[in-house]
Amino acid sequence: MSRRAAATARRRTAYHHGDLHAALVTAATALLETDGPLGVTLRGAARGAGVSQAAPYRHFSDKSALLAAVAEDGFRRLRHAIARAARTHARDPVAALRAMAIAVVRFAAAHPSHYRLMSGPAVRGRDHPALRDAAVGAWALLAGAIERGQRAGRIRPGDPVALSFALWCSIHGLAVLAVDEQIPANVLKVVPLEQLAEHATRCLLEGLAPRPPSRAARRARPASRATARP
Amino acid sequence: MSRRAAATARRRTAYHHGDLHAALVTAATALLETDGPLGVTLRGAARGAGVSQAAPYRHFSDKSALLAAVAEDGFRRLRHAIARAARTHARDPVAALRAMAIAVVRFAAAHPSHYRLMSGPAVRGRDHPALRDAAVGAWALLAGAIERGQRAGRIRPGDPVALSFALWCSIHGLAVLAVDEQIPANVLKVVPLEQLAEHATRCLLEGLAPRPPSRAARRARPASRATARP
DNA sequence: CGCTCGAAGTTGACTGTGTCAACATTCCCT
DNA sequence: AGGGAATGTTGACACAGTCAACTTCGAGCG
Repeated sequence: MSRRAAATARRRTAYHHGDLHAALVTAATALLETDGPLGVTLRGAARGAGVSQAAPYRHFSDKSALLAAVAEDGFRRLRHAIARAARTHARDPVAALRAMAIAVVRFAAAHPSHYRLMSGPAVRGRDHPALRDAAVGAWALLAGAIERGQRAGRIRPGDPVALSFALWCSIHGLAVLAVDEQIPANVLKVVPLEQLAEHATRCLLEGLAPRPPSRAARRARPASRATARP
Repeated sequence: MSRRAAATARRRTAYHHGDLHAALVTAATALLETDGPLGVTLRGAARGAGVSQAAPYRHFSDKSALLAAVAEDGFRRLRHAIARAARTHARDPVAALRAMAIAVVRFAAAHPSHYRLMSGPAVRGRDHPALRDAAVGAWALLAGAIERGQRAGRIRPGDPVALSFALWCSIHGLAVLAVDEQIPANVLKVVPLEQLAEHATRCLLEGLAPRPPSRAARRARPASRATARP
């Protein structure tokens, strides 16, 4: 399907489109950005690609397959944004993590519908393995940065996956709240979004910083399980 | 016929339902739990209430108005769950916060579709002020617990709203990831969900614990803005 | 006590959507 | 050159949200 599409992309007639697959993803993405998630429609994407209603079924088994492709594309872009942020602070792992968090939130704010689609019910990872791969590929960058921070002695020891997971929750939670317009006015009015990302990340990173257990920390967690074991 | 809402209805005949409003919310909730968010349909709810397709329009202006009512009900239940968790640790604010986080995640895991609806694109707070009130009412309990923790000297000083917001991001992020089945297998296989909630909360609470600034913290944030100002 | 009026419910219709089957056209390989 | 196989098209079906017009009920007024 797509192997041929790439090969014959240049060759198009009035009848055969040439690369409908990509054109549909583009059209659906445009619909998503302009009309929101509910505005994305198979027929609409077909119209946008100048093709008729049933044509998409030659390239996507389902509406959700199209949405999955759109979401996958979004994860690709998100990963690039995260990677770029990480590169700008190659020397300081903690600063890199902060920059990555801001990059995610910025991406979500810039493409709210897209981010919602990426993390929504429309596409389930189980049904679309490529989507899930794209998602974990994007978030795996966090674990890498955590690991670098540990080697530099800036982040406490422990399973990097578990530690990065806590950070992932924070960042994703903030992004989702922003995208769903659920951040209360008394918070957002005072502080811009990116600063919130910085704040949330800082709270967490200070929790992840290496240090002897304080009285409060020891009381919060009985000694035997005080290390970050999960 | 048999499922008459006994509470509000003083008068009920074969023609007039008695309390269609509540019956529709109940039916829609049932659809939501069994068939997922996409399975909720105005006609289906009407069928479930034993009433015909256009009847709901006498009680809800819109499909989204029905969904908002369902979501609002969910937030009411979520608030109760959080409050109950808080009460079981009235003495220890930090333990209370941990219990609240677990309660949220447990709620999300028990009613995934409902939680998704509550925090999704289907209902926008702007269009349904009652919904937004229910949401902030649920999450405001966090800020209260933070404040108690501060008075007890267990949590660093700072604007309770800002501090609880960081916690909110973490908890909501975890809940959303769980609901969307996006927690990678290598994380979930090793650690059950509730323990993840504990882990994420602990990471954050240790960041929020009061303590003299460590070297790492000072390096992460230049001195002038080291307080939790947002 | 009967009448009327508005609220609550019903029927029927319109548009738009996802999806499929049957048909048409074009590409590419032999 | 010719025959699949891939790609698009047309027409149709079921179902969704929504509205207009009609019907039925119950309560309040005389």
